Amino acid sequence: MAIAQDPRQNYLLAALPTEDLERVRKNLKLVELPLGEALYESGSRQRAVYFPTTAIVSLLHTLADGSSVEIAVVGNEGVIGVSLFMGGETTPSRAVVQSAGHAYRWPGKFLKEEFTLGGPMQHLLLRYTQALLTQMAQTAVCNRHHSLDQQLCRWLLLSLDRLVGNELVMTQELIANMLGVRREGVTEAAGNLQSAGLIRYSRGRIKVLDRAGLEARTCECYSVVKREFDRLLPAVART
Amino acid sequence: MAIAQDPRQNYLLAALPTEDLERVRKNLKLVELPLGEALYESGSRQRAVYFPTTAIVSLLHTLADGSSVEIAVVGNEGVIGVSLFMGGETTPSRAVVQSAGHAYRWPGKFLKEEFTLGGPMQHLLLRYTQALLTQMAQTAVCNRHHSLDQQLCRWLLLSLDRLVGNELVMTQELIANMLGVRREGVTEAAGNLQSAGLIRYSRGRIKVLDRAGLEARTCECYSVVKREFDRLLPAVART
DNA sequence: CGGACTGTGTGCGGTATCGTACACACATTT
DNA sequence: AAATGTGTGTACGATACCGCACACAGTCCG
Repeated sequence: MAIAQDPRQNYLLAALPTEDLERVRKNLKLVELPLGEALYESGSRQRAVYFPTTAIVSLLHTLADGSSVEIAVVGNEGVIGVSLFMGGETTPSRAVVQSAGHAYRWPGKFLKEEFTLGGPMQHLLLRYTQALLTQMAQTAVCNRHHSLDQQLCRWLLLSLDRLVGNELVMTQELIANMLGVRREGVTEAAGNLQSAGLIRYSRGRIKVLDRAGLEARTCECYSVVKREFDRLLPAVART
Repeated sequence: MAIAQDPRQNYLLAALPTEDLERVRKNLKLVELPLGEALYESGSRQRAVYFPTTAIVSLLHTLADGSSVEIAVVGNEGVIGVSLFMGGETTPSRAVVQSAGHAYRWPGKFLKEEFTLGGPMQHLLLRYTQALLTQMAQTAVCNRHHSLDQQLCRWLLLSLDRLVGNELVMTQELIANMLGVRREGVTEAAGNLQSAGLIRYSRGRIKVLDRAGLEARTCECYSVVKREFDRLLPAVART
């Protein structure tokens, strides 16, 4: 399982000109992100950003009563910890590993140095942040207007885009937390998708059988977000 | 009604050191924003940013079927058009004037010049953008978990914070569009607030009678957003 | 003064999701 | 093989909101 790791597995890092990447990579450290680990908690001071390669991380907004919603998902197309370069240092969100894997950790000190140079890295980070804005906005709309079935499709597709393979390890309970709905609701929605032959489900493993079917069933929110990511972060050599 | 206008009525501009403001203000132009005007449409190229002084602008995300939701509201604490300095040039959102008033228009060319200097203006714009991120995230959570009554309270308070006086000109129909619910739903929620003696309603005018009462009735989302704005954009001389 | 329009109130059945409770299936440990 | 725990399926009434239809009341205008 020891796959060779390279910073270029992350699209943002891969999009850097070689000389910039060489300068940056000296301070990158490969770390393993186990399922459920919190990269930062609400309000806590962040000390580094993370560029995922194989891990997927959810940004969650939690309420006082404990209920929560995922507001965005970050994989190897992005970076976790935008508040470090935006200047706020903290956010009211949490970042939780949704799918175990690896990421490159970059201490805030180096990030800020590089950011103030105003070069390609600054440019990429800001464009990524705008893509994140879009994802969050679309999530807000989706929460309001679309059925649980559709939202589940969207969520599966967003996760799938950030994974290798077509299987995700994820209980219905966890999905319910992400979507901010009851676990039973997810059971029903997932049952619908399974009856339709789009996925197969078994104790915390979801295998996607018909990706096109999911795309047909989901709301426009998925494609809006995807299109905006492609527009803002284009044409890096996506291996 | 011709009140003297000064860029410093906008908090971001007011927070600039004098020399920076002097440089910037040369290219600012005071414009009037009538109710309902769109500062930019979804996907259209933005040519300038706007610093409101007395106007309030809603950022709306619209779906293919025409239904929409407000994802953030911008008044004299902020700026409209963050995608210009974030690098994307466009966004899938629309910006619509929710309450008529004035704003300072700053052409994108000058904005970008100033931004690349990396000085106080860059710093302020980025911190404001982070505050915007928080507002959007909290909106997403609120859409999911809170009752229409609570959301209406939140919305009234957010608007109130950006206005002088305690009266807002706004039909229930428009509020419904902002919140992404039916007009009748707003009628009912507003009726509840009126029975409770918190507001008085009449044909497009809402007078807030008991602000503390609204704060007691709203969800935590209002205070989370407000606190984050105060933290990120502190200590400018708020007249 | 009458008409048209806009904004608001109200009532109805329909439905998606909630909250709660509980049964069952699979997996891992003893 | 039994025991325990975790993940999933199912059923129930409750409820918040929807979609629709329509009545009515201010306001503007000829």
